[in-house]
Amino acid sequence: MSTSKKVQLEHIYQLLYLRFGKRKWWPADSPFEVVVGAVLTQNTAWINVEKAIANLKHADMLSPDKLYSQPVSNIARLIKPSGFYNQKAKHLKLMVDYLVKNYKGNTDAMCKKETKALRDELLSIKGIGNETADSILLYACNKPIFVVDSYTCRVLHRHGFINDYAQYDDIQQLFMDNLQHDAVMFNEYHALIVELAKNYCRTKPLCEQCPLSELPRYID
DNA sequence: GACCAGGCACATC
DNA sequence: GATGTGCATGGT
Repeated sequence: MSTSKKVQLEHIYQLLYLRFGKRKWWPADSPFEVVVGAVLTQNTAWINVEKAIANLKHADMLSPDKLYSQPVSNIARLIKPSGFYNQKAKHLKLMVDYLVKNYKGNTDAMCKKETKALRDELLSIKGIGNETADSILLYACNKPIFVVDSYTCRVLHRHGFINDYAQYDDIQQLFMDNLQHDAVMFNEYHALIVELAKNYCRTKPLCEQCPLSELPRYID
């Protein structure tokens, strides 16, 4: 059973890598920019996150110290294109407060913390949920943790790899239990699934041409 | 004009 | 513990 999952998950990765190649994620100039992007991208198209980040850069606000000293209202104004801006401005501020107070605003210092402990810390911040925390761990800190998102659920479910009741932790365990804990590979794998879903999981006709459709299926 | 986008917190049952 | 709802802009 576990061999089967391992083989299939490795097979999918090879297939997607051959089809789409390196995805060059996360598109950011610094770990802190990843942190900001991870909050802003919540239920939001990346194109709109880019606009919000561009606004922050243009205002010279894309640093922990600068954001720390700003009122929430100013941050909200700048990140408006990413949607949910009042909520996200508060959450971003809480994240920055945490970073400044615990690590002097230094993401490298934050990333030195042991993975599980850091994950728990991040999850205790209001506005940081599973996916956001794991995105920060993987894409800002290069820690080997698998990021699950709605695309991952959609793709796995549509192809019969998970059942209706699979939760975030179940899906994350599926990957973590059956693959090498390799940050570079986890980075690529998640990005490849997103690319696959964007290309093949939006409509039914597209879905039928999905590169995964020929794979054997199983349901837990 | 409806629907979705690289979620999360909170209320309610 | 599961499900529903608010948050909000911008592209298709």
